Amino acid sequence: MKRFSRQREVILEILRSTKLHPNAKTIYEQAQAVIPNISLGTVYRNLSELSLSGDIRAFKASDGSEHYDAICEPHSHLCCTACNQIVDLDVPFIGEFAEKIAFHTGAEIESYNLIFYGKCSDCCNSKLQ
Amino acid sequence: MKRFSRQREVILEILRSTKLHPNAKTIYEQAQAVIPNISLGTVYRNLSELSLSGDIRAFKASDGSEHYDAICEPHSHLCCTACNQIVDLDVPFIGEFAEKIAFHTGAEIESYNLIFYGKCSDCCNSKLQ
DNA sequence: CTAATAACAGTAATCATTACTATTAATTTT
DNA sequence: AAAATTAATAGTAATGATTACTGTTATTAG
Repeated sequence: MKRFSRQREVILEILRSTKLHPNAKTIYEQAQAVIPNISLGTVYRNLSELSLSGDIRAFKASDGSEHYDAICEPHSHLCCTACNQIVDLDVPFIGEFAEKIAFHTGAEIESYNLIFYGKCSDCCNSKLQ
Repeated sequence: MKRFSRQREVILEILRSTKLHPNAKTIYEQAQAVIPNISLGTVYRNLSELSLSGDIRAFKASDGSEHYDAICEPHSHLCCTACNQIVDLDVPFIGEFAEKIAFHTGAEIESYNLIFYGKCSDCCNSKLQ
């Protein structure tokens, strides 16, 4: 049976209180502030279990590492090439787009991974000044 | 000045003669059949140079490794969850889609990485029999 | 309270990729 | 064509993310 550990609770709380889509190493460092001797392996294990249970989402970012997000509603990500942050992109027509592709190609699409690279709206605006 | 080495020629030829989107390790093994003592580092270096010069395209697949494609025209990929192959998806409206997103979000999109997961048309058809 | 066993900490191993170094070979210059 | 220059190479070591292993801890059922 699944047990509820303090470690898992802390990891989930860290993810729920940020919009910065951290990776395992960053989550590990933040968790150490609460549980000083927490193990990196514990962070990885809990992140995969939480992904598996659907409590969080994972996606591979441009730095090559897996990043995590507690917001599970479908949306896309933009890796900003100026500030290097990963920001959420609200893409209301992505479902419709996937359907169109499935119809066009004859494939049966189960999921997709869409990441954009470019300048986020904040960096676009600050460049103008 | 850039020099034309046999190693680079072989690597490029391997990529141009397949539709299977191999990764560095697979390309390395195939290159060894032609140049037995070719170095894995040489394969990696040439693959990044060819990507940089625009002769090939790279994308990160579900197995965590970078895969390569000599077809540079914009198209998407489907990782088939049945046969595990990476197949090309002809997606004629993808540029239009990216523009729509840029307009909607206020971001300045430079590039994107879109990978679908599901069953390719071949596997969909064979399932019906 | 005690037994059973998830989950843990700590560490070693793996895998993809990059970095380093002395050597080789493609191109330029003489 | 031979010598000089230096990109590119082979081979190996190092890195970084992630997974596997092992003995210990702590959560939960009885």
